[in-house]
Amino acid sequence: MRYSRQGELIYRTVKKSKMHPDANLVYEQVKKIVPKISLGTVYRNLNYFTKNGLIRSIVDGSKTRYDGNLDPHYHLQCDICGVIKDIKAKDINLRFQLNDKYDFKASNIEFTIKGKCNKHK
Amino acid sequence: MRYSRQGELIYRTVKKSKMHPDANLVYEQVKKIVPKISLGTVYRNLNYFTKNGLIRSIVDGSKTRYDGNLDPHYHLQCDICGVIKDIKAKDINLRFQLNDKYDFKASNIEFTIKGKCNKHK
DNA sequence: ATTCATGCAAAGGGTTTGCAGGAAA
DNA sequence: TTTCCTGCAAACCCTTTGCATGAAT
Repeated sequence: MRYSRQGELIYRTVKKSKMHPDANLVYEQVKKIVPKISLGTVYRNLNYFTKNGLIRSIVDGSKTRYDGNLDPHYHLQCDICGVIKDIKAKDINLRFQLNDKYDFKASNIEFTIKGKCNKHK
Repeated sequence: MRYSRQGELIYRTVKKSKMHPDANLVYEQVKKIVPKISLGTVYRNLNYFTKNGLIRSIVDGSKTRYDGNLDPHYHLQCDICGVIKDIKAKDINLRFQLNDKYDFKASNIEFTIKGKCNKHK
């Protein structure tokens, strides 16, 4: 993909953020620097980066959120405030037997633990 | 919730189906019996059943699918055709340590393995 | 007779897309 | 100069909702 200032800013915003922003939040951030940027451009770039493995996407109800952290990790999501925290893959011990019994070739695991974060005890 | 023929048919359709139907598929099924049923009614009933734990809902990209199987299980989803298969919880060995390190009270785990089903080797 | 779920259609949220103009190569 | 990414707005898909009617109690 050809270079553009908008694309670079979108990419950097996701990479820097630790709050797993959705498209609109990225839009609001980049708009501070490029006021005329459009949501369409944000979506086009986020889709491109996701498809090419530069960032990850996370399903959050009816919308998509983005994660610049490519290290192996899973997510904790709070039912109350929706915040998403990373949990390191090495803190989870996953074992499963698939090949013979289920006849399915695994490529990607989506593992999210829902519950209450420390602000809602 | 008050009894209605539509509600009963919607519930039975989800319970009987093993293909994790979305709202529109349930709608098409029930329409064969009650041709004038509306999509709104299907959504209202599915939401009610889900909230009251009579069925489960599954996130599938931009839409919601429903699962009448309440036994503890997770899902395998094919990247190619989107089919969702159940995998029994006992075939997966999950261990994780959360409370001290992450300060998060888990209530629900969403675990889906994505990959290729046996039709797309 | 009262209550409340339905059918219908409009509206909603999030996302995608066609097009003309402007920036990158 | 050509390519293609952008801004804009319309369209899209899935889902929800307001309203009047009709079914359930």
